[in-house]
Amino acid sequence: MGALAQVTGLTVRALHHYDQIGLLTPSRRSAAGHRLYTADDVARLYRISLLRRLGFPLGQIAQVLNDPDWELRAAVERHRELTQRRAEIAARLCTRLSGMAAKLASRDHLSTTELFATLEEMTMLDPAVHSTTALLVYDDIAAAQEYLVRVFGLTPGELERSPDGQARHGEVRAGEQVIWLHPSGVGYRSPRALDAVTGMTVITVDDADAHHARSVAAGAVIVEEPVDQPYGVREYGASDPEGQLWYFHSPLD
Amino acid sequence: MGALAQVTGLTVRALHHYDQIGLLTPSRRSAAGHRLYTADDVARLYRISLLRRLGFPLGQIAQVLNDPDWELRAAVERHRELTQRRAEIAARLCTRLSGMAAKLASRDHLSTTELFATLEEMTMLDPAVHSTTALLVYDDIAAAQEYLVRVFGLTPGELERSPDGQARHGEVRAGEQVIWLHPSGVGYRSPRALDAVTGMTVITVDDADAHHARSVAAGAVIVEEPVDQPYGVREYGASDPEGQLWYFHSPLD
DNA sequence: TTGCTCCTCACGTCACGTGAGGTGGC
DNA sequence: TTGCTCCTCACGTCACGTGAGGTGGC
Repeated sequence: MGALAQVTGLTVRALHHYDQIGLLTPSRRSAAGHRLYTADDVARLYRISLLRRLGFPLGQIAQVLNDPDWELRAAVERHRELTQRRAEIAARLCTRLSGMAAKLASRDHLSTTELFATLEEMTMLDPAVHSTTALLVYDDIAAAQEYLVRVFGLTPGELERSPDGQARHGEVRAGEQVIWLHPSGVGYRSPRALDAVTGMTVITVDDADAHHARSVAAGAVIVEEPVDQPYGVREYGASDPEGQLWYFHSPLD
Repeated sequence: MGALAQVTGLTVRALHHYDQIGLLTPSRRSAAGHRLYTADDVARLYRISLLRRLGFPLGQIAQVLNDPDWELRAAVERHRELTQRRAEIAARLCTRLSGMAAKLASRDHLSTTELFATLEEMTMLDPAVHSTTALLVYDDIAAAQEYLVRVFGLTPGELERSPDGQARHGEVRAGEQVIWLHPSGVGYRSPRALDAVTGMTVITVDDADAHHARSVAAGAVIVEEPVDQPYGVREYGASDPEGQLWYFHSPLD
């Protein structure tokens, strides 16, 4: 039924395909042969399209739906690893292509041979830098992680404790960027102890005002209210409990 | 010929395919029908596999090879945009899946309904975060930029000066990551003034030892010699003229 | 009766992987 | 003569998109 397709954002053809491979067979057919989906069918389709939006292949979706308890965690983990590898490859390719585009654009009148020589050079020359990780110093890593996730909506990563129960390494993610939370030590201190920071983190979000409202509701300490900046973004700044500074902005227009 | 395939890292079947679609037809055939590639053919194949490694589709490769002057720059630019979109999507998916994996792992004994409710909640909640920028505080931005590019091999970005000639905003790039260089002010200071940092930057490189050698040759101040870390990387640390800390590491094995 | 939606084939996509079955050169 | 490589079909992959040609319900 087209109505069902519209609601879930799928096409009629996709439903036919799911029927064909036995992933979702409608429970009944009308006299004219039209597919009729029951409430249970719809619920199943809902889960299918949920997993589909996460990029799972249909085969795995079938397995997961047949035995969710058993399969779902493993499938998510497996799929995460695959996606991560793909993301890394794409990011690497992207870096390379940016470099090439810049180089090709900057030099006019290259002969064909020179064009390819440039490409070759940059392909061979591995772009040395693969990824970066930011590292912020905190006295209490576990509390910092909890705060960043709850108040700023960042994604939690791992939290590693030493045998005595002390958190010694934490991670949060902001989009693709990994941020490590590092315990303070000699030469690297929590901003609270220094009463100043030596760096900040700027994060691009969908809607700075909406994010600001969310942060305020969660108890964030705002150091700069949302304002249109001359460099084309709407931006606000917040300080976390140990004084690290965070700026969130979204493009104007 | 299998020999040619081996040299370029392609399979015999791939060569057959290129022949079939007319991308690379060997100039001659032996009496027995075996494909014989001339030096020109090999040169063409070389360019094909170069572009292939960059992720170009075969159709575009054919166009580019037929008219490199005209097509190459445009194709690289087009392809870069596509790759960037793909990388962003993959990265976003990756963030989402990491969050889910963490959440599913942390809670034992969820019913099937709860499992899916968790997934749904995290899918609906748009991860809002698109990209992040690190921001490091310096007294002398122009000098910092020059140093980071020369000594650590980072890619220079813009350097913006105010009307009186003072640098007020600088950028360097490490792979896809943009790092802003920000002048010191109230509440954010150069590490030199505080004698400590509140954050560091960790960069993954191909070969930490090679990068270390390069940095030393360029006059870097090493704060930690290359060493194998228990978390699976070989790593060294350096301090720049104003005391910001940089760590470079490469995966072990 | 006229649109509209539904139906069932069935080919196309992209870059090869993977046999099946057979032949010529070292 | 025995392996080894090469050859030519030709199906499969993944998740549908896209007509072709036809039918039942509002």
